[in-house]
Amino acid sequence: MEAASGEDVCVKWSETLRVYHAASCELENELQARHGLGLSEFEVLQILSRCCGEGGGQAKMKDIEAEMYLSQSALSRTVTRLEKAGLVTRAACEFDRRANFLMLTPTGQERFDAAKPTHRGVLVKHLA
Amino acid sequence: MEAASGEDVCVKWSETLRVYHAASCELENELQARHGLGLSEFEVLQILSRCCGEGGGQAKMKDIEAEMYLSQSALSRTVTRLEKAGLVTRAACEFDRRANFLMLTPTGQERFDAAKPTHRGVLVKHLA
DNA sequence: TGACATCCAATGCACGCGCATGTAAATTCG
DNA sequence: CGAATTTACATGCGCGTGCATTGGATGTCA
Repeated sequence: MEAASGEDVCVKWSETLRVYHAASCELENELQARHGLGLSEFEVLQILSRCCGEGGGQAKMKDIEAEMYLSQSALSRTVTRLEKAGLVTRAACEFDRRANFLMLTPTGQERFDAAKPTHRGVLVKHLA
Repeated sequence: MEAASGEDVCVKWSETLRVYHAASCELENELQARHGLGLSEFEVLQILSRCCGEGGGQAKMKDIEAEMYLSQSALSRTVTRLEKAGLVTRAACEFDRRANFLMLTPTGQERFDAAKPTHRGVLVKHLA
């Protein structure tokens, strides 16, 4: 039965690879072409948007890192890109000046809302 | 039902992300630590090994490219690394001198056979 | 046959990533 | 309190990837 389960995992893995690559490549391309966003940039916006409803979405770097499959350094640079693009602002935390709060700017919220259908469309196409 | 299917794909996608990242990171780390192989390098050896049984596994670059989720340039460099490591040899094709044949060296076959259990073990761990 | 399109593989280049390290702030403990 | 440890984030660095281009070989067609 070990051998049988071994066969299963290979098939399962190649299926996972197929779906993952197809979807993530098209996500990357579509988001970049239509909205000028990389996939991990979109994902940061998504977390920020979900994390704190409408008001003024804000979250700590560490919390975002915990929700993403991205190293601390990669997240830091991704946020830098988003900040330069004016989609996000960093704000020092009053009570722990090591930590940063991230906030969506209005423009950031707009761009995210605009990109959301593109994102969902690609997922439906590849996972439905 | 569109909305419902939309919800489904999000869950499905985050599940795919979770499994893919966990497995591919551990594959990368384990193969590197135990056998000095990157994941895409292992995958090339795997295709070569499967592609032509024992005799002297050989396949065209294009055929390998078609079986992998890797660009032509990335494959070219991956093969260069394998060649430098002595695990693979390039041989010009007699009938079409644009094409290259790839062949596993004995050392390459050995290294692949040694790494195979590591690879399968990680997959079982994450997909069983 | 000669001009042009197509195909295969290699390479220049820019980019995003992870690892290791640096800096500053907070926490722990003698 | 003060030194050592830990935590949060930024940054230097090397690496693997994809895109665009190049060079060489093949195919096509008038």
